[in-house]
Amino acid sequence: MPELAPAYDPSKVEDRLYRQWTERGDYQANPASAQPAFSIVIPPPNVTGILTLGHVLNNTIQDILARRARLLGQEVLWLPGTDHAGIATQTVVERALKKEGKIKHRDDLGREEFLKQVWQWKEKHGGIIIQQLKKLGASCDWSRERFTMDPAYSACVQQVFVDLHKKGLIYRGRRMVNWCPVSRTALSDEEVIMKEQRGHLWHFRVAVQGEKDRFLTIATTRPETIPGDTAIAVHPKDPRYASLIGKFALRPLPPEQPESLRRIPIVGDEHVEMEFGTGVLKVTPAHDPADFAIGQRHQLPAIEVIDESGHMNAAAGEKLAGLDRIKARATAAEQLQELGCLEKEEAYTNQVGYSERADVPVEPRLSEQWFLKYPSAEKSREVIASGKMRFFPDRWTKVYDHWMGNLQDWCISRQLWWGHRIPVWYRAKEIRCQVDSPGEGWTQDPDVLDTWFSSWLWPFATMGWPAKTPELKKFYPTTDLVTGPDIIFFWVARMIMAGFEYMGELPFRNVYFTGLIRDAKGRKLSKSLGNSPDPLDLISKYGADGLRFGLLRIAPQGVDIRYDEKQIEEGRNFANKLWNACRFRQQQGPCDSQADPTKHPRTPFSDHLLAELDALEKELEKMYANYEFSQIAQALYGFVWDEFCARFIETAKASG
RNA sequence: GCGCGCUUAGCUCAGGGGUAGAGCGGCUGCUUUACACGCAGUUGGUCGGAGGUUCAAAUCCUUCAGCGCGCACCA
Repeated sequence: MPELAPAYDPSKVEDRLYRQWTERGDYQANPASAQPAFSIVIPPPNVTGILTLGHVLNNTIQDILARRARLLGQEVLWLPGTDHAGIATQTVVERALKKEGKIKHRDDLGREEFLKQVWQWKEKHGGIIIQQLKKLGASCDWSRERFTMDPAYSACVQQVFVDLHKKGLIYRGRRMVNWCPVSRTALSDEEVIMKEQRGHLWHFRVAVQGEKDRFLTIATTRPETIPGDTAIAVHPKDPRYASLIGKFALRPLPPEQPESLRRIPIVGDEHVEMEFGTGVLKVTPAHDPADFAIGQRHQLPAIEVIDESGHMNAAAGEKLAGLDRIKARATAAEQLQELGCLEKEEAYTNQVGYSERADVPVEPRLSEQWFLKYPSAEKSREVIASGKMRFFPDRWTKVYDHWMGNLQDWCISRQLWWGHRIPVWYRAKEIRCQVDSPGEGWTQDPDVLDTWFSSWLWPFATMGWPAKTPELKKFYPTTDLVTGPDIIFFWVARMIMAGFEYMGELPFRNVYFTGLIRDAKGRKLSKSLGNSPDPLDLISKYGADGLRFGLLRIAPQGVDIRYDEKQIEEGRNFANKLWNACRFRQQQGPCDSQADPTKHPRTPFSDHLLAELDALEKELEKMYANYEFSQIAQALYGFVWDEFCARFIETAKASG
């Protein structure tokens, strides 16, 4: 055996060993094994994504769990795969095509041609993240890699839709939804991110009809929606205004409209806060969820004034028509000024919903969509509340419970092309919900399903469901799930419900939530900020072990992580320390691997070391049970560095 | 507004009733025959503020403040 180099060079070791392990089939799961099962399904990364430090953390933890289970003699399945990530992927491809000047909008290509482009993109970029996971050393069973758009997986998705429709849990309805004017699709409530927005509160006056010199002053942040107002609401018990309920007022915009069209009723509704603003609310049922509800309570008409691209339409009046809604806001305020009914304009900060992907304000919009009433919700809530399934850290149970206690129907249809097509067919007035076309003359619903409507089936759809496969029998329910708390509603909660509904059992026993990785200043890592280091660069600089160990050591349970490259350097140093401990041993002459350790001559030093090792093992076992990964890393670091190297080896040297 | 989390050495974080800890950094030495990705030393903190419980509080309770996050139909 050649003498080891003085410094550890991971590049000479990692690829070779990984190839050896995979070629030997070390990570292949055997459903026929008699060993107890241990299984994890990977949170599938976006198929066109690239590896981030978040993935590194997440997958390193899964790798630790999987490798430890193998050491304990369990039959391990770590099932990998990717997610088609509907809106994210479609947005990326659309943007790229626009940049190349090929299209202005996806309509320029048409559905079929556009999808061809997305598949091409997927072929080109689809394998990257899988290769990167291998580079990281992930011990997945690659022979079972899945993709949410695989034919078999797609069939599961469609079947589940048809089934839930049959059960009456999926229905179509014309409702107020979150609309993204850039992607031009409906979104679920979870895809809307509330952001603080600095804007204005405009106070304007409207005349009450039949009451001489009686005016109402209304405060609004959205004057551009005035043409869509169909009522004015006050609190029924408000002494200032209650007497006006039932009378009418004149909506100021659009001014060119005859008064008869601008006449809107004053209604009494308890939703109005007397203390806020002037205590008078304008009601725009077509463009605000709360106003929509008021509209329903008072049978108000809804006038749409904003179109699907976020521009004002003809109903908004000649001055506003065609303007972007944001521009129209200022213009509408000017109009009020010109009409002499603007009383004041004050700076105002409020919370506005933004589209997660396109990062623009969401437009509440009335449209026809498919909705799902969540199945198995009670059981799913109970399983966490009772502690039968556990979250680590435990505090997420409260967050989960709160969400589960306030479930809103899930808007699952998307006006996109990349995804699973809704299995509903139309012919004239007939509608049918089934997987295959009923035949001649039927056209399929053009919409696709929310990406999460496919990923919520992940734990069993990847194992061959609906067939009763040996994989499902052996490895379902899975043991652990490792994911970020940011997708607790998107994914975790929904998987639990789907698991109960279709497998009659929970999908996993424990969920470990990682922290979010931030930069040294505490900001989220993001491409646009340029503070997101490329893990592949770090691997070539410090080695995969250095990266993994360094990151793990600063990743305490449930707390956000402040990333610092220095820590990765320490990870590398630790790998080097181990290397050199071996190098030292090697230099002491040959080592008999068959030797009986109980017959080896002992010294006070070796006894001490063995006692420490014993204590370490007990400690580690406890820490594994509690998923305390950073403390595990810390304990190993301390033992190797201080006990083994600094004390044991040094005393060994001294005693010759 | 409601809820959750965080605040401990210059930095990143452990600890969770009984003498304040680690790594990094700083400083001082080391071409010591495993490792300078190293070794030997050393510096450094009224544990966010204020009250309380206790023989004893960084730790438990109350309260305040700052930061972060989640939820929420105050325009």
